[in-house]
Amino acid sequence: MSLSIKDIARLSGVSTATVSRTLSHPERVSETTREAVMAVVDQHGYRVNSMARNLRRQRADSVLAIVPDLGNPFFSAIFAGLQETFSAQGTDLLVTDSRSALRGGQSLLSHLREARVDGLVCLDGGLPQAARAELKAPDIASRVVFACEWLVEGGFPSVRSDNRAGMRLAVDHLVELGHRDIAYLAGPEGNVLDTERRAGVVDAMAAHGLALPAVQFGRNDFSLEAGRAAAEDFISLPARPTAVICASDQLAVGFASGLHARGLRVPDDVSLVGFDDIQTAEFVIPPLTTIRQDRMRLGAQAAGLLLRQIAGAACPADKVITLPVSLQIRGSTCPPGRD
Amino acid sequence: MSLSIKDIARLSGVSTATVSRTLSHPERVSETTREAVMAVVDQHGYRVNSMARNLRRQRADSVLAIVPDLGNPFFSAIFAGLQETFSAQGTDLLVTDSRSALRGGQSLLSHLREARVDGLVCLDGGLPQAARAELKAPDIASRVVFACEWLVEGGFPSVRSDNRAGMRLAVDHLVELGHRDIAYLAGPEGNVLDTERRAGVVDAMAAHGLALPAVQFGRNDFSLEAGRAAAEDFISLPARPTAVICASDQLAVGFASGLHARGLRVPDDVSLVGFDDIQTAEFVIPPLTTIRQDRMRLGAQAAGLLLRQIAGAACPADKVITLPVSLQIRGSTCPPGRD
DNA sequence: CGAAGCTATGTAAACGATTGCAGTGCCAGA
DNA sequence: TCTGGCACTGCAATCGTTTACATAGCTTCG
Repeated sequence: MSLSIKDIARLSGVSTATVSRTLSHPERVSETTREAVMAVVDQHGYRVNSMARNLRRQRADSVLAIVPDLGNPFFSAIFAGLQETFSAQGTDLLVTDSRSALRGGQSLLSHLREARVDGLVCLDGGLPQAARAELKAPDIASRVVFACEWLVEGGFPSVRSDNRAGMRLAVDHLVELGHRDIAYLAGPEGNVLDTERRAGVVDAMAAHGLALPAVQFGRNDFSLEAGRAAAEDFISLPARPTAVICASDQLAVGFASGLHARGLRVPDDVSLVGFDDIQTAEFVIPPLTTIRQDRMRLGAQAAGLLLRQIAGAACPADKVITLPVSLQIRGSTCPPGRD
Repeated sequence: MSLSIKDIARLSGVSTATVSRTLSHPERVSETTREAVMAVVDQHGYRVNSMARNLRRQRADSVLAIVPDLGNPFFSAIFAGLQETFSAQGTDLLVTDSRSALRGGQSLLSHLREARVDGLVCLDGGLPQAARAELKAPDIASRVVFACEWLVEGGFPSVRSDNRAGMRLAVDHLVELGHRDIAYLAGPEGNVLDTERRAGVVDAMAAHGLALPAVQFGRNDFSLEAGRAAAEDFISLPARPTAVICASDQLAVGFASGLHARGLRVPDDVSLVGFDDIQTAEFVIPPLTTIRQDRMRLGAQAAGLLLRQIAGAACPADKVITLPVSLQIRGSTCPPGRD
């Protein structure tokens, strides 16, 4: 089949050790040997067999990213960030989602234990209890970082956006426009992002002497469908808030779609603020005012952190890198009571 | 560190061969031995080292997917389909994008040659010439399938949607509504999908005795931005078509956004048809009439095809699996001249 | 009873690299 | 001339499995 290091050694009249050194530590062989070996290597397009190398070196040069749902386009930007950093360091990126990873009672860690990957970047803060426990095994925990989401109970380094600060920006913006009656369209109950963002809204409102309306929306997931469904609830409200802050852009877009279907206009009847700044936010009608989080950068940072961990850099188990967010003012917000 | 098969062998008083057999071919060992070994295995949480196994077995149990741009959310559904099928077969999915894969003149095939992966599913029909040539090497070509896009010159099995039929549906729909003056908002020049879809539009129009307007739009990429930019061109057209068929949903959404910004209404002033049926299509305002392609299924089929290839099933190099598409009529199309 | 066949296990050779250690040749300095 | 040091290179063990082949014991049957 394809040539091995032995073939190259034979063809260039040296030992396999020398071939190996030529490829991995060129400075340790003489120039003439190096040139001779490289000539043979190039001529035959030889590439080291990474399985053999990795077995010997005891590492995999690849990491696994776990997301709640691979089909969710939200994660693609994060993947891009991860991939960029990893590939620059010669590390491969495997992906899976929690569902398939846990299918059939399979361990989340099979990849780690089987030495298929050197580390894990987890984008799912909602892992079942059993999976969490596994991750905390001492020889495992040091090779895991969380990104975007995280475990409430902590225990792992993580990279996340400044969710609270984001919501403060959102509230300040709406209050500045004159809104007083602001609702929060929630994400899935118990989700760390939802918890954090909700707290951010509540705090910021309180700072203005305001409170959230008692009624709850959402509580399903971050999806477009959930947003649309929430619009139904909203419409049947007796006293409708003049503005809604959504836990995600997808929710916001779905919500706007639901409102539109029932004849309510954004922003004239309801001002809307999203969170994430997904690509479409700028292109929906009206363009969505939202809190921008830099998902690529988030991925890149998480990748960097994990690589350092793997390389052995001692990293406090609860190190948190918080990335700044910013307010993108677009067309979905305006002063209240324009009608 | 972690236990090896030798430890398990020692602890359960058998040879490594027996342990290996217990794990890989349980039917080949006696029940008593099997139970004894499994007890030790379970007790210590032993897992076979996949690097060693793969080295010995000469396969990687993983495949690489290459997309033009990992950050493009369009591909997430395809990943989900790929992953689902692969993981059910115990195969891992690595992802990368053409940019990083080709960075620094690196070979597209390094993964294949280095025995890191068993196969390649390529979602990029626009690979540079050098990369294409590499893929065609005899020992490589049999481990590659294309999905979604493909190489114009052929040479690889591929899975794709029925792009022509889709466009026929779109044209028929518009013509039925009464449109005669229909434009095509093109994707990137030379892209196989664009070529195919455009041909589909032209053919279908011809079948109705119609022709595309001479002027060209788009010719940039499939993105939201390109769609918005195209709206500018459209607006300055002397005789504006009453309907536009877009090469992708992203183009359509961007186009609608651009039209809206200039005061043109969809569908009242212009009817719009997209292609793909991305998730947001249903939620933009107005909801986008579009041609639905089942991206998850596309991924799943591609995965299945590749697995069969790897397993050695002889597959004609130009086998094409074409998936049906369907018309989703929503709010962005209506009879012309409503104004 | 002996040969043949079968089952269950062990022995040891791969798989394709990396790397500690030892050896070789050469040069400089005493 | 001898010795120590240096720059290269080779030998061989090792990483953790799988599996062809050999062996041993037990049935079965003529």
